[in-house]
Amino acid sequence: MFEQLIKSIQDKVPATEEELQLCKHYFTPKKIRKKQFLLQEGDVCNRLAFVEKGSLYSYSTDAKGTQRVIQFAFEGWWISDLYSFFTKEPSNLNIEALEDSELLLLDHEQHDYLLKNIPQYETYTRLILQNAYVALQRRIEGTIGLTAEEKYSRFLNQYSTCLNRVPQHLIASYLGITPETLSRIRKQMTR
Amino acid sequence: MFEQLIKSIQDKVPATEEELQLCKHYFTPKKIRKKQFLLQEGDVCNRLAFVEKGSLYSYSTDAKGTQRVIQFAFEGWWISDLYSFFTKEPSNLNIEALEDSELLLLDHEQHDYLLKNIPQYETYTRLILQNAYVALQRRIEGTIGLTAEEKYSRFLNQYSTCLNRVPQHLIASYLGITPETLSRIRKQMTR
DNA sequence: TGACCCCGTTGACATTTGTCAATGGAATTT
DNA sequence: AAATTCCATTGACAAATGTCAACGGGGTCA
Repeated sequence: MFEQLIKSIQDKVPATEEELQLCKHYFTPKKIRKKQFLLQEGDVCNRLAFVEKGSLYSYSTDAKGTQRVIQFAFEGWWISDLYSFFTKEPSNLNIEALEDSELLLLDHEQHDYLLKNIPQYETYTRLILQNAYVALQRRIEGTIGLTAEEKYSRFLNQYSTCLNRVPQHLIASYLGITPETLSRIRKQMTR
Repeated sequence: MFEQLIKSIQDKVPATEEELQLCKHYFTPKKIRKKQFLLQEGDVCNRLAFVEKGSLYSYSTDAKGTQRVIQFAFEGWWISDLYSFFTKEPSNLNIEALEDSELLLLDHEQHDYLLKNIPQYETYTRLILQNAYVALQRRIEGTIGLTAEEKYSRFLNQYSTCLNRVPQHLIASYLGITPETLSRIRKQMTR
C-alpha cells in the first residue's frame, strides 16, 4: 500500500527507516472508485492526495458548463487544489477518479505535523513542488501559440505511457481544443 | 536596496533581525539596464533573481522564431528558470529587463547555505514556490479554452497596476495571441 | 534637429478551429 | 441479452484568429 510513496520519498531525500514508518503512520489510505469525487467544486480542499494506484484528474467548469482539465495524476503523483488547501477558501476544482484508485491522504494537521517533526519532509515537499512548478511551466510553453496539432504531439511525447488510460475528450479538454478537432488531427496525423 | 526583499520575507515567515542581516549578506545586488539579459537561451541559469526595482520578463523562442512570454516580474517578485537552475541543464529561456532594474541574486552556493543555516529560509522558499505554483495553475485556467477577449480581460484584472509598464505585443505573446488580434480586441472592448 | 526604427493600428484575405447535427460502435446497466 | 448511455467520428458550415502588407505616430539616437 505504500510502495509508490516510499519510492517517491527515497527518490528525493535520504530517509531513515524510522522516518518512513512515521510517514506511513500519518498518511490515511483511501480507496476510491472510478467516477467518484475526491473534491467537488465549492468544497474546501482539506487534504493532499498521493496516488498509490489508479488515476485521477482535476478540472474546473466555466460559465458555459464546459470542463477544462487542469491535471492528470497517475501512480506516484500528487493531486489536490493547493490554492484551496492553503487558503482554506472553497475550491473551484473537481477532482475525480479516472479508474478505481488507491490514495494516501494528508489533512492539514497531518501535513503540519510531518513538516514540523521530519525536516526531510519539508525538503521532500519542496522538491515535489519544484518539480510540479517546472512541469506547469512546461505545460504553459506547450499551450501558448501552438497549433492544436503541435499541442497534441507534445502531449503524446509526455504522456506516451499512460495514453490509453485517458479518454480522448479529456485529452482534448486538457489541450484546450474540442473533441472534434482532436479527432480530425489524429486522423490526419496517421497519414 | 533590500526593502522589497525584507518585506517579502516578513510577509511570509517570522524572522529575527539577525536572520535578516544574514540574508542581506548572502544576496548579491546587481543593476541591469533595460533590454539587457539576465539569462540567455543556451546558458545554464545559475542564479535566482529577486526584483527590488524595475521589471523583467522571461520568454522562449520557437522554431519559427516567435517569442512566447512565460512570465513577467515586477518589484517583489522572483524570476529565473527553475528547471535549468535545479538540473544545471542549459536553459531554453531568455530573461530580459523591461526597465532599468535592481536585482538581488543568489547562486547555488548562497541558496544552499541559506537553506541549511536558516530554517525559516526553507519555509520562505516553500511558500514562495506554493504561491508561484498556484499562480501558474491560475494562468493555465486562464489560457485553456478561452477566447482571446476573455484571456485579455483576465489579464487586465490581474495586472491592472502594472499595465502601462508592459508593451502590448508582449502582452499578446503572453496571452498566446498575435499583436493584431490584441489590437482589435482592445478596440472593440472600448465600445 | 533630423533620420531612423519600433510598435500599434487597420484592411483584406487565408487558415484554423469551433459549432451543430447525425451516425455507429463500444461499454455499462438492468 | 437487450436497452441505454457514452463517446469517437464525420460532414457542412460559422466564427475566431492568423497572416501579410501598409501606414503613421512617438520615441531614440546620432
